Amino acid sequence: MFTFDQLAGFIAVAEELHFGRAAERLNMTQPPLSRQIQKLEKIIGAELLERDNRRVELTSAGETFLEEARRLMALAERAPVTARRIASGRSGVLRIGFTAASGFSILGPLLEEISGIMPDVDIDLQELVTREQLNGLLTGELDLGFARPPFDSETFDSHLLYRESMVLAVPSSHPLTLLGRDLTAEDFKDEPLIMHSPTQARYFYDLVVRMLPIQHANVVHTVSQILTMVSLVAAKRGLAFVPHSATLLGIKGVEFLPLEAGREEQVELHALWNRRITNPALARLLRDLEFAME
Amino acid sequence: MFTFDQLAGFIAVAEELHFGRAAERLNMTQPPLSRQIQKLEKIIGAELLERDNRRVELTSAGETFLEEARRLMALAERAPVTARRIASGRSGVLRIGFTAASGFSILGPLLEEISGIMPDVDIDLQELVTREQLNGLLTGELDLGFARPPFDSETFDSHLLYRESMVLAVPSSHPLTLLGRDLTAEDFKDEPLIMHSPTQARYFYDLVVRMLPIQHANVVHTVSQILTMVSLVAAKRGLAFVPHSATLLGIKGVEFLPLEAGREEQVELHALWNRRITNPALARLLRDLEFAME
DNA sequence: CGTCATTACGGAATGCGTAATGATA
DNA sequence: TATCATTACGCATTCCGTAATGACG
Repeated sequence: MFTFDQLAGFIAVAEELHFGRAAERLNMTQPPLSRQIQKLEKIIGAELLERDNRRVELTSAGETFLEEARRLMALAERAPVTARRIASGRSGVLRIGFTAASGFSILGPLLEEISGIMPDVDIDLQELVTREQLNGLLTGELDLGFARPPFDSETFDSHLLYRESMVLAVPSSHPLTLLGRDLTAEDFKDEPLIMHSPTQARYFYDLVVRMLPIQHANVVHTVSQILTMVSLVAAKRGLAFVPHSATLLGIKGVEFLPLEAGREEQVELHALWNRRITNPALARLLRDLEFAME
Repeated sequence: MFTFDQLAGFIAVAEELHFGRAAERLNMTQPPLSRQIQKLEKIIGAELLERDNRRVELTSAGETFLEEARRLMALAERAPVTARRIASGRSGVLRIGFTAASGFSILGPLLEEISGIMPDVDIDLQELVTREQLNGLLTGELDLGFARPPFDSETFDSHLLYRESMVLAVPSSHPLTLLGRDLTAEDFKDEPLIMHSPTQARYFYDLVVRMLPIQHANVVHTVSQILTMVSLVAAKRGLAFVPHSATLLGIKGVEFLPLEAGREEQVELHALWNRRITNPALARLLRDLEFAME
């Protein structure tokens, strides 16, 4: 195989059509340049330059090889630049997972901020429940997640984005909407309830159970996504405990009422990522957003 | 500047993710390979591989540099070949891609014409679906393609070779062959269908869907090549919509029946090429064949 | 005889392979 | 202790620069 020096030498001679000037341009003397070209021609297996001792000319093979050589050199010069850009986090891909609920609150502004900070980074978005996000972060399919506790703080690092209170989602026409005060467990002890799945949405489940005495006999559905819950409430299948940001989902026929117990027990949304950061774009983002990294 | 040896070394390690096996593949020992990579990384100015003493992994910079490295190697290997061909008097190579269907209609006469015009040019033929052809034309692996729309007219220039109607391929013994008139959708509404792949053969798929009301429940196979379709028809797996030139495939046990809707919706075959013409043989061919070039 | 490419020759640098080292599970 | 990447060292090769040669107007 030929070398890049040989290519550069050939390009210089092809452009100057003069070994002396070409050598000067390359900061070397004629003899090695001459040998480079000979060697290159031998490797190629064809004459690239026709030279009697008075003048130098390109052969037709040389003309087309010149184009290829230029393309090779251009590619070879560009490749390290892009590699460096990616290593420094200035370009590349960032794969971000988010929960449906977070999509309606924090995601928009945050994406805007990200694309302001790192305009050359492509962002790949996926809607995933917390557990899928943790999985993706573990396997490296995801760089960053917007999810809720619990998660293993040994493998994941995180940054608290916000806390919000839990509210009660009820159908618009429901009598409870007329109460005009914070609700207590007493107020809906006989109402059908749509609960979180204790396995798929453990965070919400545990929190609600801790917050209020739940009549499990009243539970008519067990689901894992906030959006599904609110849709079921709109369909008058029951009441549901949802984070305040669910009000942003914009589903008709549902109202959200404050809970007395919800003032203290708040749910958290975290940005989280694998401590083993492999994507420089992520490292840069965390630094620029000033998310804690200990 | 880095060397091709370093690139080859990096590619081998990136593919094996193991210095020992990579070195074996390159017929060398580990230590120089290790040094090559270190040196390459130093030249690039970025880490390409992350390695603790137990495993080797690509960094994100390494991943994209791997692609560039492969492209460089491919280009470097091809360049001398074309130069040699030109030098040996055969004034060049034309690499032509064609679809299986076009192979049985236009390809033969066209090749004859080409070799009449430019007997000194070697012709390199490859059967490829349209998408692969576009790809090849982009990377420069192909000079000319015979393919069907759609393609980006900013990067590609083209010349319409012919239009033809769509016909229905049916097994020879099929009752529909006795009808003796143009068929309508009604005639085969309960027949099993072999359809084009909506991704691999989008042009045909879209056209058929536009042309006829398709019962998607009747679709028993989804394939990307006309030849495969006709073979499946011969095997009595169903009926298929194919361009008229498929009659030239000469497959036994298949008949081709006219479609009423096919008289209007016609499929096109184009000769197309990258506007950035680098192969002089292609330029000459296009001029001599009087294909429009604006 | 002046110009310019090529060959001759000596020294420096590069890069391989073998052997030794270091780190990790 | 076994595995696997890295460093240490000696030797062959490569490639530069200077000097000499050759070819052509």
